[in-house]
Amino acid sequence: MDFKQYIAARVRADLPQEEIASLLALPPDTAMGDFALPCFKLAKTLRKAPALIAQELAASYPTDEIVVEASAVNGYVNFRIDRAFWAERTLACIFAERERYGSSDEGQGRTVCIDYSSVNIAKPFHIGHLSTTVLGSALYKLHQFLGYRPVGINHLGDYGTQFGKLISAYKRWGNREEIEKGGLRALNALYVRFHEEAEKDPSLEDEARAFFKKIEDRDEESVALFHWFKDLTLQDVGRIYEMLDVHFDSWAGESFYIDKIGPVVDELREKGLLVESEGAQVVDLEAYGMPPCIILRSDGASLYHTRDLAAAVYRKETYDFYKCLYVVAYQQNLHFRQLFKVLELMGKDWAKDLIHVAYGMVSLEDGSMSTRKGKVVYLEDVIDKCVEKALAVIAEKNPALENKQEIAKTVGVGAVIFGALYNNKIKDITFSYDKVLNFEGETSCYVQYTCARANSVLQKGGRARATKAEAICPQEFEVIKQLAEFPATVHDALEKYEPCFVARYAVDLAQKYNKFYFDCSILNAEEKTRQFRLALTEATLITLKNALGLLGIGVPEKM
RNA sequence: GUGUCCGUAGCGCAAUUGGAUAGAGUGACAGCCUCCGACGCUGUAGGUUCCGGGUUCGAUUCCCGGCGGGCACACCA
Repeated sequence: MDFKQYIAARVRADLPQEEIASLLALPPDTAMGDFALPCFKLAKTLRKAPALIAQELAASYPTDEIVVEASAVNGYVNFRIDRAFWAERTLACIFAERERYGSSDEGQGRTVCIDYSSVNIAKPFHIGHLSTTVLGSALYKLHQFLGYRPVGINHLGDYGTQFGKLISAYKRWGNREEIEKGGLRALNALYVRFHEEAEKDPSLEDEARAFFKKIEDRDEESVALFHWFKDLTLQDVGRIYEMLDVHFDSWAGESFYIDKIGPVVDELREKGLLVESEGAQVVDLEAYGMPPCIILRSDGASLYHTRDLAAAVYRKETYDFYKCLYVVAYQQNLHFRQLFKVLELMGKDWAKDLIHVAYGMVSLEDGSMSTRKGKVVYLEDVIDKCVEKALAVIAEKNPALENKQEIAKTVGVGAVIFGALYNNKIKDITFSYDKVLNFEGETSCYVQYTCARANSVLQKGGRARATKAEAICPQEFEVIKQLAEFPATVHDALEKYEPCFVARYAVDLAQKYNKFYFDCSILNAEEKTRQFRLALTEATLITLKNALGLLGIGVPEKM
């Protein structure tokens, strides 16, 4: 229940409820109260000193069985909620909703397109792709949880000169068995070699362009090679997506939009937006403080912008989205500002519904990555090492455990996902094995361990439970308050496109539960208390599972 | 150079959108398994929130100016 609204409605009849509710904050210390009303803004309208207002409001507030106390301190009114009431409401809600606890129907079935991961064909999945993939996937799950209809789109990078380079390299130095055996990494080795050789012999670049032209002209051999490379890539990334629990509804990539570019270019021309500049066709954006947006190169070829324009129009026509998110690194801030502005100038009123969800970049400790130079850390290697580490820890601490391999996978993969989602998305990340392989402290492993501990308690304590308690101790109350906070956290995470809110929430809840666990005996408590504490334990487990689930992280029963 | 984002404890980060005494983690040091899972818990030390102005009852948060860094800036994506 919404205590802010409840309090605001009763503060004073002549003060607008909405304003009071928005002013209500949380006191820095629960000893002071559960909600606080700062009276400084009211001082202006009421023409009285804040401290005096606080005293009057506290004195006149009608306390009841829900809000049991209102006291004035330094210009704040602190309200205290009845703990047993709060606990009963919260636990009952969690047990009624279970794996749906925290969800809502606020999305009203509205469609939200989410463009994420968007891998390039023929390039192995490396840690640079991790953020967009897990961020996008978490946003997908969040939207689903809150009643939207998400459409996950993997906008494949399956068009461009790089495929000419690849074919050139394959025909010069590659062979079928080698690629079939070595997969994407072998293919990428050819790509790296191409760039090395092209440094010495620039004519290779022309050869590559010629091969790309052959693909466009539907040359049988070139197209067959292109499809083979594409299939290899999809197989390879498919394995990764499965491990990460990531899914897509559409794989329409750049090549899909080639025949949809013409109409968009025509429309730009008809609307008088296209001008010639240095031989290229551009939309002038100087009035908006941006460099021109190039639509057609001087040789007539389309560009990234052109394809994205066509894709945006297609998505609007196909899905009639309420919003369309682009989960792409902040490197491309200007690109999206230009893209959205051009659509706006075209008169698309839905341009305002396009959102660039920008996130920070990943680099290595010794500098940035480079696929061309082969200087990359492959995601599959990272996952393998994390799973290995998890397996080693289990072997050491819980050797009798069954299904070691499967549990190690859940823990190891969780560590990879969690590491990418724990901080604000705008932060840059310097990748290091030391960090991802550390399973202590604020990590998914910590949360999973807390779940395993809760599971163990529940197994020994039996299924009976009670949502009511006569007296609630501070440690129990901290857990209750945190549990009650989950739906609001999920809402905020979606509103700000910040899955890290959910990740941090899970750690906070686990910390509060562990504090409670150490200070309060559950199984040896007096019967009524014992039943209540078992309920608290189960509610915590349900909520932690829901939180990690939204991030794509599983929770083993034991570990 | 222009635009944009960022700067918080030794380190990597939080801070409920402007609220009361800036918080956890990690690393360091000191403790806790003959009590429900020690992948855990408790305690100590660690801060001029980059600097200088301004707005405000109140600024880590908003505005202006510096300093430092990331990114982008015409035919790559």
